[in-house]
Amino acid sequence: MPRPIEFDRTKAVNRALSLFWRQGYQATSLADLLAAMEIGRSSFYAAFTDKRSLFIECLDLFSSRTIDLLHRSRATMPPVDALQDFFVRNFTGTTNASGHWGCLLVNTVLEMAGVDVELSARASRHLNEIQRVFQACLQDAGATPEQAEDLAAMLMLFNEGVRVSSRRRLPHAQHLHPIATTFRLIRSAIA
Amino acid sequence: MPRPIEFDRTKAVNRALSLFWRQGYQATSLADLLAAMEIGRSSFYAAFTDKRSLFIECLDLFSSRTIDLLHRSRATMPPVDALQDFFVRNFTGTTNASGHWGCLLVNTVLEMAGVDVELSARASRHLNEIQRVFQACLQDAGATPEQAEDLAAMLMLFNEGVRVSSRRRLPHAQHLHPIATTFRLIRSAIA
DNA sequence: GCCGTTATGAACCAATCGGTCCATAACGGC
DNA sequence: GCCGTTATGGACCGATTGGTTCATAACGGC
Repeated sequence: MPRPIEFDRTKAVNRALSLFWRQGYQATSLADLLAAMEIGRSSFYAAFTDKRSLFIECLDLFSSRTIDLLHRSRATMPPVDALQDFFVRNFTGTTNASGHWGCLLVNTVLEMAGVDVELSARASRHLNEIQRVFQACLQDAGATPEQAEDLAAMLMLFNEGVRVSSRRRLPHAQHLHPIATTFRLIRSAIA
Repeated sequence: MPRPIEFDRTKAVNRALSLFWRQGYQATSLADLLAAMEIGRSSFYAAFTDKRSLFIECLDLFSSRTIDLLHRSRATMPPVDALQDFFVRNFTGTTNASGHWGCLLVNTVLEMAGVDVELSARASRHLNEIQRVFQACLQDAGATPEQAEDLAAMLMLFNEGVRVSSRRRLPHAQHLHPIATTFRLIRSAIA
């Protein structure tokens, strides 16, 4: 009965990404993955080598998507608005269940920090790339390079906090209000 | 050969806490625990019921210790200094290896959010307790109750960020500078 | 010095983990 | 319509997982 159809690779990767995002790397078993991706073991190992390799692919995919999202926002609204939108979007999209999943990169940094240093470091590097986009936005908004670097670092710290907080199932206001406060401060700092 | 000596329970719990703190719940196997606690399987299950039960005990212990720490600082220095000290201490203690382990509560919220909701929620509740201490400190410092509540929420968001960031093995300055910036803002807000 | 209590080490357990292997069947080239 | 290629499902693998069972030996009460 082998070989009914060739499976859709990108669809499968997206399903895997969802699982890893929700449950983390360790808690996602091969059985979970195969069920969600709707493929068999052989196809899995033929196409993705490894559970770990697939995870890395998901990590990189997630990162590039996040950065694309930031770039697109930045092209359609004032730079600081784009940044604030990036923070708020996680909570306003009620239909988007991923609001409660935080950020795959932040999740991975924490989960793998004492377990698989390479994976943790890779996620950390992706966060650095995102921080550089923050910095570029702030410079667009008129901040000096040093100011932009400072504020971007602070914003990344805040970002990490928001992504943790978004997994705590607290009332939305408890997230949104501090975000508003923070961006009020940032706007006044670069004015 | 059984029964050489009765083991030191609190010492064993501390060893377990260290392991869970560094590696997380799932990555810490029973074998790891037994080796670190220097006890046998039977003693383990007789004294702690479960891996999960022991973890809960560690979670609660960590929380109460953290709160104690905050209370003691609060008794020996001005309230906002005590808060800032709480954030900085993680990075200045170079001898204390735990600086790179973040916060067990934050780690657990993230690791277990999509895996064991009870554990994640328990850690989250402990974070709420800590946030209330933040709030009390800020009120001590002269903030109005509403101001204190706002700033405490923002500070908890920042706290979560710092604990994530501390697991990324970045140069210390990259952590400390945003903390200093944030507390400058807080001080000016309640002045 | 005997004895019931109790904490221990070691053997054992089923279940699950990630990963490999192989016979099989659908496909494209001819 | 035959055939080599290739992707598939399912059986199989050793290792490790968290947890149980039980014989054994040290201890305190007497």
